[in-house]
Amino acid sequence: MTALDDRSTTTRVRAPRPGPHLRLERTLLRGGARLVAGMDEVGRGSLAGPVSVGVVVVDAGTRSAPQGVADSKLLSPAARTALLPRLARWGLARAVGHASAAEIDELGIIAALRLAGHRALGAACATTGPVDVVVLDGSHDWLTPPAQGDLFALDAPVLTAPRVHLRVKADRTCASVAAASVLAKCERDSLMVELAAQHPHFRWDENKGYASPDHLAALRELGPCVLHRRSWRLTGSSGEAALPTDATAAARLDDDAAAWGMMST
DNA sequence: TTACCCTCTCATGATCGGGC
DNA sequence: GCCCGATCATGAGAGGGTAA
Repeated sequence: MTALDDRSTTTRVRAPRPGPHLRLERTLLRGGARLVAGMDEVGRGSLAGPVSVGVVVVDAGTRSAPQGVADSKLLSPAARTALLPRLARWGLARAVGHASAAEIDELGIIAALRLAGHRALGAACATTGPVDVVVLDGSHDWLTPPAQGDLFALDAPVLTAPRVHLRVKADRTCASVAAASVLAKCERDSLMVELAAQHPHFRWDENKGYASPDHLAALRELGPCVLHRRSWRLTGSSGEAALPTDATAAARLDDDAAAWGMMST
């Protein structure tokens, strides 16, 4: 078999993955910023549960990130959990903010991300004072409110808007963003496991609210519950008919939403 | 089209245990 | 001690979602 030959002739060496570092953060600090925050989102593509945003604040005195810190997608659940105690001592402050499925339906996913981001930033800045620059993953600034935005009539703690620095793949190159992604991922996964106890048929303890085959099958059979993002095409088909309107579930909406803690540090 | 989120599947390398 | 197969962990890519 050729595969055997391949194994003997090609010593497959994985390219060393350059880990995240503080170069960008230190460049921004040298440019006059006193505090820099790395921010990352998780749960955007989920069908149920909140969208969550993690933030980690660093300054010129912050040492390199704990060994093993990387984009949360590149770490196993066990590796992410193992990092938490060290991340809890790294940086000046850290927090995770959430926006509920009901808020995603009401505001849209980008505004909900903004809400969660400002909740996280508000919690972190309660310790450090206002940050000067936020490093965001990607090429789209979802944190800065639109000019006419009225979003913050909601309960997000409003701060002086920090300058936003965009960086594609920041969660793989910037230590503060990578750390924020790990914190947010762990926090949201833990939250979904707790919520799975209330709605066990959707198996959120395993799929975390994402479109796994089990989750989709339960959705088709039972319809969405109050923690699903009802404004989305939850079954993947075009038919809204696939989603029965459940008056009983709607009546539970307020209770469930009220039961949520939307911010943690 | 491109950016992000994720799960799932597949290919590959590392490790472990049984048989010789 | 060596070989081989089974199992596990990991990374890449495909494909589901939304927004600009």
